[in-house]
Amino acid sequence: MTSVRPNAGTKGVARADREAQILAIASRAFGEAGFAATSVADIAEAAGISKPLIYNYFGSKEGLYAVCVQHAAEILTAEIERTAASGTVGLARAVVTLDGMFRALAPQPWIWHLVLDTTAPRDEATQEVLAAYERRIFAFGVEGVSELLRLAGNDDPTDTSAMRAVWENVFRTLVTWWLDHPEESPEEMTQRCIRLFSAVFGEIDPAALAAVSTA
Amino acid sequence: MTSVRPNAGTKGVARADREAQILAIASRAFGEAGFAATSVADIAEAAGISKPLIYNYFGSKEGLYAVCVQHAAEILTAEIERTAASGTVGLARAVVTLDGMFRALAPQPWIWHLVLDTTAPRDEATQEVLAAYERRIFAFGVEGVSELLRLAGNDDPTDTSAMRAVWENVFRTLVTWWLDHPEESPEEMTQRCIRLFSAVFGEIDPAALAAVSTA
DNA sequence: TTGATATGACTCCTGAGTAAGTTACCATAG
DNA sequence: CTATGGTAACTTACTCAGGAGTCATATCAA
Repeated sequence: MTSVRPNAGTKGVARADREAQILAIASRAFGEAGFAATSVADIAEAAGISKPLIYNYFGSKEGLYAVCVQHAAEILTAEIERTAASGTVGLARAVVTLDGMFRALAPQPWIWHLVLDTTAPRDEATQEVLAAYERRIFAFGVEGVSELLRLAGNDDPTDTSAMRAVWENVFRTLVTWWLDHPEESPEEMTQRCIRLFSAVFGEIDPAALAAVSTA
Repeated sequence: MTSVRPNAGTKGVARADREAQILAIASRAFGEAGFAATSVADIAEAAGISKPLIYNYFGSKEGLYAVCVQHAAEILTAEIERTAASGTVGLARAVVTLDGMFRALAPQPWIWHLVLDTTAPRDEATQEVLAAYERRIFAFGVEGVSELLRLAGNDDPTDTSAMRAVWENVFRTLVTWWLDHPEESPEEMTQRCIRLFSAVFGEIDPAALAAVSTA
């Protein structure tokens, strides 16, 4: 007799491969449109599979999202660790870190918004992963901000907290601005950041910028 | 016979009053939970009325939201115009503007997120209202940023664009940080901003800060 | 009686999640 | 070399909940 369900059955794709494929497609969809605006059916269609397979492998929409966020945080954290190993300090470290982010994000810019999106549901584990990522990426910021205020004779801890929030958002803004200008290469954007920081804080020691990529 | 629909009929509330009430309640709900997470039924219940009345008066959920956003933008823009009239310039103008925002937001902090939320649908008219608000609130930022870069010998227009994005987010971050610390009065927060700006840009002329509220 | 204010009880759609079954592959028994 | 059965990969066709929006009707004041 003829096939009643012609598309059923294995397509010869191993679970690990399929999971990786779904993860990549879902990350892009979630990152570009946001959690709420992305349906599981959309992702399934983009991957060329059916919805239940996603539920089989990831349990729920939220579970899939959590894996995407954790994966993105791992990529970005690994990049941070790499740049931190260069031992740069002070303002130059901010530049080196930004440079690393630009280069890590270039092939998959959408993961940036995954880590940033605040409207998405967050289970406890995801929350902790993200908190660790933020601690790591802004570790140097904490010291830099404290020192800046101390130099100005200010050691109020609440002032430091507010200033740190400002600094973190400057960092985020520079990355987001860059993502909004896709014609700009990571190298160009890094040079731009150097010019902007210099305009506010004065010249940066060129020797300290040795770890930065050049065009 | 007994009443089939005991709650129907007028409650003696004129349309204009009811609209104002719905607007206030919806603004708070949308601002605190976001557009997507707020249902029309929620708003109706909070207002003590039924859903169809909201549809009668505002046409749709999106229509209601648009009115909320426009109302919020009007309040904030009016505050900007008021502070702008003081004629302050430079960094002191930033402080004066922030001070005005803190005071305008104190009685209804939630409207801040209404203006900020990017996940909500925006018809053309709303878009234009918001754009006008942003132009107005950041007008002084454009000049300040250009001047800062020019002083550093930089007149690249793209650098100026990026720097303006950074500045606008510094402004937003300071307001948002304050909203996250509700125990802090507007006056205290303004003084904090003065300290933070001073630490980065040097002392601000006290005479220029005459328009600022004091504790 | 008319029109403004108001509501209960719907319809309809979207999107998460599931039940139950289908196909392909592979190991092992005969 | 073929049967048999177990398991992994995969799908169709649902259920179900929640929320936007509507219809017909009810009350009240002038």
